[in-house]
Amino acid sequence: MGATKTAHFSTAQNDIANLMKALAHPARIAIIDYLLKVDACICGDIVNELPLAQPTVSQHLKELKNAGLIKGNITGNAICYCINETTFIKFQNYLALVFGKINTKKTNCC
Amino acid sequence: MGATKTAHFSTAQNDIANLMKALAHPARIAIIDYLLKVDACICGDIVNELPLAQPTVSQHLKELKNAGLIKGNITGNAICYCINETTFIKFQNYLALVFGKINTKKTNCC
DNA sequence: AATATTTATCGTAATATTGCAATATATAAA
DNA sequence: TTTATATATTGCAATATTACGATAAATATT
Repeated sequence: MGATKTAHFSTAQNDIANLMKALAHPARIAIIDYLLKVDACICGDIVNELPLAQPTVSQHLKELKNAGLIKGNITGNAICYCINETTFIKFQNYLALVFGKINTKKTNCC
Repeated sequence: MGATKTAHFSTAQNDIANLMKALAHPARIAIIDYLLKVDACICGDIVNELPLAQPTVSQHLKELKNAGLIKGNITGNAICYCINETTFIKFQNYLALVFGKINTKKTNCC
């Protein structure tokens, strides 16, 4: 065993869990933070910003890209990464549901 | 290797990554969904709701509890779990920052 | 007290993630 | 064309996660 029983949960539950998983590492949070801070495409200095080797950063970028959280464009011999707003908005919509329910919750037993 | 280089990132980055990690599994998303749906403490039927064995569910509940996302109270020979709103609000505050930046972003190069 | 019920913990196997050195790939610059 | 620069991929070792059977712990019921 050890593999997540993905098939037994709903598509929505798996989708959200996958987005959470993509962000479940401080390096990937740091990448998102940085991309938001510079508010523009950056081209390669992510490696310099992070305390990790280039292949490791490349791998984290790939995971964020696979999850649809960032986009990458080839510009010459560099690659330009930036935030993929569409996915973040989809994420925000789910979270709005969750937080909406939390804010209107009446019972508070524990 | 294989261990996350936690020490090289900020406390905020690690905190958020840990919350994401706690929710990075469909079973744990399903538990949160269920606790929100019933909008009350429930006492043991989470196991019946999930397609997983009791020890596995217990383990997922423990992770959510360790992350501070749920609370558990002993009531007789059962344990009453419910949402811990405080942590969700803290989580919401970080996400509000992120989504705020995304919504006010001007550049859109990719 | 003996038994049932509920949840947690232990032990362990299967799988996934993290990290990096070495190397590949691909464009830019000389 | 050769060399430099930037990013991706491969391969592998270390560690973490997931899942569950077996069992423990603790209260409820009889």
